[in-house]
Amino acid sequence: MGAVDEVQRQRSERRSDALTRARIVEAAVVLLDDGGTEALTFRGLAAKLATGAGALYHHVASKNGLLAAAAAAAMTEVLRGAEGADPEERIRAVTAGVFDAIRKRPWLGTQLVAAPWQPAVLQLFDRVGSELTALGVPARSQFDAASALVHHVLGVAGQYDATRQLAGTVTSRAAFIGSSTSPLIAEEAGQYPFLARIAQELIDHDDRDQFRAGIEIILSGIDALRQERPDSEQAARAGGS
Amino acid sequence: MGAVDEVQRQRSERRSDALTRARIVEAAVVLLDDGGTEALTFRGLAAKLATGAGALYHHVASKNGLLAAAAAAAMTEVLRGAEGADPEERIRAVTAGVFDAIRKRPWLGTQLVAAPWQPAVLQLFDRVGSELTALGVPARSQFDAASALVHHVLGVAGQYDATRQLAGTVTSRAAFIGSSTSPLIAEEAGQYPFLARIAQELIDHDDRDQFRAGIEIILSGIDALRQERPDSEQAARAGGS
DNA sequence: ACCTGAACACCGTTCAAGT
DNA sequence: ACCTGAACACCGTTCAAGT
Repeated sequence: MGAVDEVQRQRSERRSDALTRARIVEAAVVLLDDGGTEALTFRGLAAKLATGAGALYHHVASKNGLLAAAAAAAMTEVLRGAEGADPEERIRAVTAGVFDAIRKRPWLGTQLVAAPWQPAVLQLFDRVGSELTALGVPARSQFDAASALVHHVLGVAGQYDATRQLAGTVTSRAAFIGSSTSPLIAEEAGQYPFLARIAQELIDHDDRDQFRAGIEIILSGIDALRQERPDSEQAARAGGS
Repeated sequence: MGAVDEVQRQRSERRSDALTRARIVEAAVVLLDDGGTEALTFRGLAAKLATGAGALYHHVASKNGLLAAAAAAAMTEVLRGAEGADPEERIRAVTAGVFDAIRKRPWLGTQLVAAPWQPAVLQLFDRVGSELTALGVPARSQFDAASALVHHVLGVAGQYDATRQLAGTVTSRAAFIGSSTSPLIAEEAGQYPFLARIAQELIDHDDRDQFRAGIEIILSGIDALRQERPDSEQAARAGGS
C-alpha cells in the first residue's frame, strides 16, 4: 500500500522546503523566542511555513507535543555545553546553564514547569543524578538530592517568565516587591513584614547570584548527607570543609 | 452620583444569593476542586451562579485575577493551620502543609508555579522568611534561604499536577518512569541511565517522604550557613549538630 | 502519503441594552 | 450600579476533499 511510493520519495531528492518534524520544531522555537508562549499558534506556525494548519498534525501529535519537542531541543543544547573539572563543578555548570537558557528564552521555563516529566526534564534529572553518583552521594539519597536540585531549577524557572509577564503588565519585579516608594508594597507592608524588611536587598540583588546561592545551600546539605554515612564504595574527595 | 443609592444598598438587607467577589471565588474553588484548571470557565462559572458571564467582570478583573484569588484563599487556610514548637518545626509544618494542600487540589500547584509573585506565593515567602529570621539565619542569607525553600515547594507543586495529568493520559508516574516492563523506559533506558538505575526506588518511594527529605537537605544547608558566620544578634540555639 | 483550508467546538473578554 | 447575553476575536483540532 504505497510502500513503493515512499521508498521512491526517500530516494528522490528531498526538497529543501519539505515539511518535516525538525523544520516545524525549529520554526516553533523561533516563534517562541520572538513572542513567548502566546506567540505559538498553529495558524501562525502554518503561515510561517507556508502551509495549512492541518498539515502540521501529520508531524506533531498536538501543541503540547510540539512544546515538549521544542523544550527538549533547547535542553539538549544546554546539556551539551555543560562542562567542569569534577562532579560538583559540573552540577554548577548544568544548573547555571539551564538558568541562563531560561533567561534567554522564558518560554522554556514555563514549559519545563508545566510538564515536569517531559523528555527535557528527564534529561536534566538524569544528568544531575549521574553527577551526584560520581560525587559519591549514597545511593539511597541520590534521588532526594537530585530532586532538590532539579526542583530549585524548576522553581526559579517558573519565577522567570512570570516576572517578565508581570513586568509587561504591572511593573518590574523590583518595583513591585522592593521599592519603598511603590504604593503596592507600602500598602501591603503590614501584610508582608519579612518582604518589606528585606525590600532593599530585593532591589539590589542579582538573580543569578541568588540562584547560585540556592544551589550552594543545597550542595552544602548534600555534602552533609555524604559525611553522615559514607558509601561502601567510597568516592574520591578532594577538600575538607 | 448614585452615592445615595449605594449607601441604601449597603444598609438594606443583603440577599443571600447576591453576586459578590467572595461568592464567585468560592464557586471557582468548587469548580477547580472538581475538575481542575480546565473546568474553570466563565461560562460554566456563570451558569453555576445563575448569572451571565459578563456579570462576573464587575467583581473580578480577569480569569488570572480569579485564579490568583482562589489560590490566595487556599494559601491563607494552609498558613493558618501551620504550627510548631520552634522555627525549624514551623518551617516543616508550613512546607508540608502546602505540599498536602497541593495534593488535595492539584490546580493550586499549577497556579502557584504559573504566577510566582501572586499574593498566595508572597504569603508563603513571607512566612518562611519570618521563620528563618527567628531561626537566627544571618540577615544577608535570609532571602537566599527562603528562596531555596520556596522553590523546592513550587518545584514539587509543579510536578504534582503534571503527574496527575500524565496518569490520566498515558499511565502512572511510577509506571512511566519506573516499571522495568514498561516499553517506554525499556526503550529509553539508554537515554536515561540514572533514572533506569534508580527505577525501583522511583516505584517504591513515597512522594511525601521525598518532599520532606528535600526540605531536610535544604535545612541542613541553611544550618551550615548559620554556623559559618553567626549573626551579631545571636539567636537562641537548642541542640548541637 | 501528504497537504489544504473550511468547519467544529470551544475559549476570555467586551459592550449595547436592559433593570 | 449591576446584570444580561449576544457578539467579537480568537483558540486547538478534525476531516472531507484534493494532489
